[in-house]
Amino acid sequence: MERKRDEGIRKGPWKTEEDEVLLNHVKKYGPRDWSSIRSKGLLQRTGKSCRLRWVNKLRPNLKNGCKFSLEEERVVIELQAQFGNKWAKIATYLPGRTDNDVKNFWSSRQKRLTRILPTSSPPSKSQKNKKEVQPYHGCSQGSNSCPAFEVPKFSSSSEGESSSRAQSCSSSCMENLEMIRMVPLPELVNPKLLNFDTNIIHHELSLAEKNPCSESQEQIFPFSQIPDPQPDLIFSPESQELLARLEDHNIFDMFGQLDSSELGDAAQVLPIGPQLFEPVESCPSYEYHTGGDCRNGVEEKIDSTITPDSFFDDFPTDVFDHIEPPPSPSDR
DNA sequence: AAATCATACAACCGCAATGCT
DNA sequence: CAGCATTGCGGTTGTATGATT
Repeated sequence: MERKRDEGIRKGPWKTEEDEVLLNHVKKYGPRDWSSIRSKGLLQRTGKSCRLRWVNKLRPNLKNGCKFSLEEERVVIELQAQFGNKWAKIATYLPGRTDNDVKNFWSSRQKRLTRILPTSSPPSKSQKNKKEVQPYHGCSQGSNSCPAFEVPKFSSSSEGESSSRAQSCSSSCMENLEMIRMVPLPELVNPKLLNFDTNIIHHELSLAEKNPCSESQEQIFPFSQIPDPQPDLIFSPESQELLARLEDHNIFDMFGQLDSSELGDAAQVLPIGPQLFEPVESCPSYEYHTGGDCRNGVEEKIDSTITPDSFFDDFPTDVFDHIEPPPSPSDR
């Protein structure tokens, strides 16, 4: 009946009573000695489980239930490019976010991107091999320079009237890209903001009880130092990702048999890059949630989800003179 | 209205790093 | 210094919920 200790370990969702016990423990002893919680018979959870619960749910000032804001998404994308899958490290730059949050955000984002760009290799698996290798070329290494990526400059007036809208989009997109790249994030955010000294646990615990995410995002989030792009000009994170993929030679896998090396110079000559990416508001867009609901309760959802068809729609038609099209794009 | 699908989130597991005796 | 315990991290899985068909 009472087989505790070894086999009576409780798993699964936490009850509020358990949370209270755990909180009491932390109030008394600080966030440590997790295994003693079980050895004292307070909870039938492993120390590991207790620690995880504290870190991910009970710790003060967590933004539980808040979607990632645009700024946060931007930070994650940039830092992931810089650090790889070092979620804990990335999380230190995002007050109120845990490594688990960042990890979950990233993986769901990767799934979304995989659906948008089905031909690209599954990121989650490939990440393993790529670890610590720059996930995309360009800005990752030292955000101040982008030596590997020559930004094609366009005169937005004459490149082809068939996609004038895309043209205007692309130029502003490129500006935004540059803005994004100019921001040296790691220097702008203090990683120690998430350092929960046990001395302040008591204070924070009391604060946390009246500290839902909606109230505190602006206060906690230290990105006021980051030059904030105009909201209507900002790149969606997906755009950035897509653009990042363009910088990667793998992107050309999209074009079927065409080898990326074959494309070589053409990749710079042909204006395919920027035209794929458009400001959120003014261009046809793929599904995108701003996650801005924490800030202002507004969640954008642009209903036209990108499809391979629409994806190619904004290409200048002469692009396809050089490219053998995928088997049957229209089927998809 | 029901079934299916996609997404977000919570939690577990294994391994590595670190600290303690 | 070795061995053990604890803590931390990243990958993965399970589940609840919402959206779509």
